Amino acid sequence: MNPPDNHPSERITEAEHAVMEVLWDRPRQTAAEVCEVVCTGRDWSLATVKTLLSRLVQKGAVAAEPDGRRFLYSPLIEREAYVGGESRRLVERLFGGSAASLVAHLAESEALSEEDLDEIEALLKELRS
Amino acid sequence: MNPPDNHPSERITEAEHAVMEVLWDRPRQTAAEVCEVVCTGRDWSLATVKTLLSRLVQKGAVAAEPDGRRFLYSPLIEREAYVGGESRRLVERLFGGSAASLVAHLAESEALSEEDLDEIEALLKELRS
DNA sequence: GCGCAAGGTTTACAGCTGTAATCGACGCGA
DNA sequence: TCGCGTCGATTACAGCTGTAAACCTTGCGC
Repeated sequence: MNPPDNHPSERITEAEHAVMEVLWDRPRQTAAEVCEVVCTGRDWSLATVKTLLSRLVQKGAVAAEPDGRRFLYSPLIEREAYVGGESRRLVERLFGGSAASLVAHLAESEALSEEDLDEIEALLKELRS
Repeated sequence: MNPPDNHPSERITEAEHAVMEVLWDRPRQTAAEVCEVVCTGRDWSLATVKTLLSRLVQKGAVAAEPDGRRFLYSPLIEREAYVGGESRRLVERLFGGSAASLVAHLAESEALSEEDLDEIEALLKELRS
């Protein structure tokens, strides 16, 4: 009935997001594989990763495809959508919805390097085809 | 000893941020005044605003200047700093630290209107003095 | 066949957040 | 002077988050 649970439904938390990144990078990984990537540097245990994966499955952000007695996990929502959503939230909250204000702020606060500026300029030119 | 508790120390939450906006807009307001602004639309009670103000004072983000038997609240951290911090966090988390990537994303996802693009272009020109 | 390793599921639990209600002091008007 | 409204401070409490440990099942190696 519902188109594949389209609504990004529940918010993905920061910890969960770390897991998502691993799955976006390569889908169909086991919990252990995800842990290998995400647990190094960050000081997490496999148990933690399992919890996060479960929660993500629950909230419909990740699919668990049975593979023998374990699961292969894959993202169900696209990174684009997540990133877009988060960005929009920020722009909404801090810049009254004006993305240009964000850019202006980044520029003025020197968060943008010369190269960034070059890059953006090139981008603009391109967008204006 | 410490320069006026410079470190943005503790994170400001979303609810607290709403209060900060009111104080940034006009400092030296009473709890009731803040509530008047922030409680309309959002369905908060004065009690809630008081709690948020207390927490902000605790975490050094807001000053409470005694005025008779009440306080006038003023922001201690600048909006610039907060906005900058939040923006940086986002860019870090979602765009590997590249602000240009953010802009690229906004552009491609059509979050930027023609006028936005114009605005940004003008900005760039200006920055390049 | 049996025990261990590996998987997932359930339970745990402290700290943070949102959202208040309650409490105790105090000044003001009747 | 007495009570009431107003203030900040204290306490509350449920839901969310981060971070696991404990538990239960099952396939695999010996």
